[in-house]
Amino acid sequence: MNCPFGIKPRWERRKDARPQELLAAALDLFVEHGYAATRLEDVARRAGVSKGTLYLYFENKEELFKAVVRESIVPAIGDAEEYIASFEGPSAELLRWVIATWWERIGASKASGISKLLMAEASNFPDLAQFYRDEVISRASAMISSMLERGVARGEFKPMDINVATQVLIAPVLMLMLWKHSVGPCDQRILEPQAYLAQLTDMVLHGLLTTEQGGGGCADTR
Amino acid sequence: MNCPFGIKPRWERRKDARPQELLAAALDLFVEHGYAATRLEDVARRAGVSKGTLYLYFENKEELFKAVVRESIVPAIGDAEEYIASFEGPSAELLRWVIATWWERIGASKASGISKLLMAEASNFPDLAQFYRDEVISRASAMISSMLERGVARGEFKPMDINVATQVLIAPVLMLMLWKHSVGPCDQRILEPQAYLAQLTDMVLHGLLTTEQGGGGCADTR
Amino acid sequence: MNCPFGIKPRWERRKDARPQELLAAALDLFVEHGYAATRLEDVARRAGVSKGTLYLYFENKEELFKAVVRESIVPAIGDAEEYIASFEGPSAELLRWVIATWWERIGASKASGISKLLMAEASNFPDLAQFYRDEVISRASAMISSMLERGVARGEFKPMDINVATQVLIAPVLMLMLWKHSVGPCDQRILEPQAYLAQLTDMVLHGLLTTEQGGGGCADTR
Amino acid sequence: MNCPFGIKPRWERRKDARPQELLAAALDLFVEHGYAATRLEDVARRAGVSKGTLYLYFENKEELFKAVVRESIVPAIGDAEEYIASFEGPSAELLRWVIATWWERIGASKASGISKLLMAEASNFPDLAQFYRDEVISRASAMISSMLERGVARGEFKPMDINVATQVLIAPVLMLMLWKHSVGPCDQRILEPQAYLAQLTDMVLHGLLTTEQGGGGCADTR
DNA sequence: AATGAATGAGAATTCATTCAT
DNA sequence: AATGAATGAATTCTCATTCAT
Repeated sequence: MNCPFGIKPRWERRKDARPQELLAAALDLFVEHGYAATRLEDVARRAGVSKGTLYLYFENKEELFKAVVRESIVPAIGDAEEYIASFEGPSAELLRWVIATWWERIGASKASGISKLLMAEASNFPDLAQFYRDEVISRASAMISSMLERGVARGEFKPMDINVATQVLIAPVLMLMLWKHSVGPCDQRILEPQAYLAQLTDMVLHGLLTTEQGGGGCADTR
Repeated sequence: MNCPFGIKPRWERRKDARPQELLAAALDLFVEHGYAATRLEDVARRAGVSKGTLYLYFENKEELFKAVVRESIVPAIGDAEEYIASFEGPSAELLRWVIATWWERIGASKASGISKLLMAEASNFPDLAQFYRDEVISRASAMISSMLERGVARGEFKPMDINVATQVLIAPVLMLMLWKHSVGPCDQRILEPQAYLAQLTDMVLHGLLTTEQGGGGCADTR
Repeated sequence: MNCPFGIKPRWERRKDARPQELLAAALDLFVEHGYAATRLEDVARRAGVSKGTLYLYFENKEELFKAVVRESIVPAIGDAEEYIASFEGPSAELLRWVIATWWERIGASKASGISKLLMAEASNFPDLAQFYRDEVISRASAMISSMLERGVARGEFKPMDINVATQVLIAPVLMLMLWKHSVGPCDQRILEPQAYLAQLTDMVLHGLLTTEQGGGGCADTR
Repeated sequence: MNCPFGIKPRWERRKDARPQELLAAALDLFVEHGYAATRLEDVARRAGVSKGTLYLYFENKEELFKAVVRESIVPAIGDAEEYIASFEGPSAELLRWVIATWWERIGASKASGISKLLMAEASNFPDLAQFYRDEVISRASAMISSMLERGVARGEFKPMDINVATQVLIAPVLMLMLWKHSVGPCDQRILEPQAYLAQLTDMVLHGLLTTEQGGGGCADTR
């Protein structure tokens, strides 16, 4: 341990990695079993530490969960906000990017299980629901709205009720995440998320755009 | 009874009404909180009885839940099976009836919460999941399939892969139920189930029908 | 029911038999499962009545048990007391009768299970233990003692410490009852109660008698 | 620790001692009250810990009980097996040792209460009965049988039906344990276990031996 | 007399959280 | 920093007893 040659002893290597490992373990188990049914002991065990260690990094179960959300979902929103703020191209392209990237980072990953979990357990854990509304839903909505407003401001999108349009965009993505974690495991034959989202984007753009510059896919959904 | 001094008896004999009252209370709470988070004591209290009384009627939590499913969902499948077996009109009309009626009896009622609950907790309660697969999912699938086969046999529907088509029909209805109990409570603005289903039916029929006899916008669901 | 011809309607036939039926059912179940593990509901069911009816005849579980003891064991003691009081023959013969009859009426019957039960559960139910000591053990001991005293008084038995001799006589009978309900059910090969008791009586008599008038069996225990 | 103000810690770390303390407490209470009537909370309290702590060491009540049996009874069988296997002297001496040692280690200790308990409650807890048959009764029987077979093989004991002889040896020891925990507490005057067993051994040996080498009253049990 | 629905205290077990080491 | 032993509130289920009918 007092290694004079500056070689890091094995046990120290993990020092900073600990919280990450715990968050990863927690994400896995929360997604697999839900919030209430996930035992902190199992989280600790999966991360290879003891139950007590978990409490060194997270005040309690609720804070652990919040940390998981903050690590697995919130950054994607921040990145999207930045991308939108600095993007200079056509809004149609931006919208495509936002939706595709959202799916890649959240929908396709385990993080989407968090959304499903919250839908299932929100009523049992009002504090968690509140937190999720505050830090995820409203920020994500604001992000989408700002993107739409940009399109309208630049004359690329038709004038619209931004709030409603935001919901309309979010709904199918949410649904897809729900699907993936509820029916999906039983039956993968039906929905092809990527294709579904591409099609959705096209449909929306055909509706949103003032001219046909965003086009591409034929929006005959059937 | 007829006690002139208004003294309340410790309990009131309800006999035959009890099971129904208990099932109703259980349905409410299961839908509201999920399976694991529903306390039997609360179910009893909501039905106006004590913990012990519940056990007079249902062996344990699992059996109570099964009874709720058997009362709130299974009969609708049986009725649909009968309707299909005795129906003599065009298959397009039959399909409209099945979908519309399913929504009325299950989707629009609290019973739809049961489906959502199972999707959320199936992995934590394998026995319940098995039960639901056996008594609900397979029967409902068989019912839908038989309806499609009828249409094909009568030359009204195009030949098709019945299993896939069954899934395609079930999926949106399931999704709608999920939605209602997850996102719906937060935001009712977006999805109008009845309209959505009418549209879905029309779209499917345009795909299924060999000729255009199934009509277009005449979504007289009854 | 107001049968004018004096024919007893069927349901009334059992009127007086009820307590007996309940006691019989209780004896069976107490012996089979022990005191604590016997459910009053099962007793009632076995007697073909409802739980509530049981409480019409017996104040509570403890009183039911006492009644079982009073019906199945205590009378045998009374009868023996009477027999002893009125018996005029030789004390050796009396002793043989008492031991043989005790086995017939108690040891060989289910009632012996009550003794075993009490030995197992006495410490958990001090009131029951007290009751049993008062109404069974001391009376039976007194009965045996009086018989021995009679023999001594009539010069048939040697003078002795009556209390010790009483214990010495009771112990093997008790042991036999214990055996029957503990090891016996697993293995009937070894002990032949009747023969064992006959031998015991002979051995005791050879020790007790002032002369060899009581003899018979060779007391070589092997 | 070393707290100068004498404040007691909420609990004290005992680690390795805990299981033993819990087993000791459990043995006490099981013997005193029986299996069903022993409350785990009381076991914990007697060991000076809380309910939950018990579950750190034993999965449930049944496993706790099995552990008690495995600790308090099973090793004595193993030791006897070893002793028999390595013993080189006359079989009569071996038999004396086995019986005397059995009484010392099991019969005279609280462990004998476990046998009594099982006889009383076996029918209510079939799993426990099975376990006891498998891990205690059959092993002990085999041990006794092997000892008898050794005597026969070496020409020291007469040929015999080993199974019956095994039962004949076990029965009185069992009985003595039963006695100790049922009648014994009420009345210690009668049976003197050590003397009784010495006598038993002698009687058996007189029957078993081919010659008189096993001696008469020299009941030097060690 | 008879019923059986209803009660509620009590026992086993689980798990988030604390804290001495 | 890390551990893991210890805690105790909470939950499911049981059963002796009560009481309106």
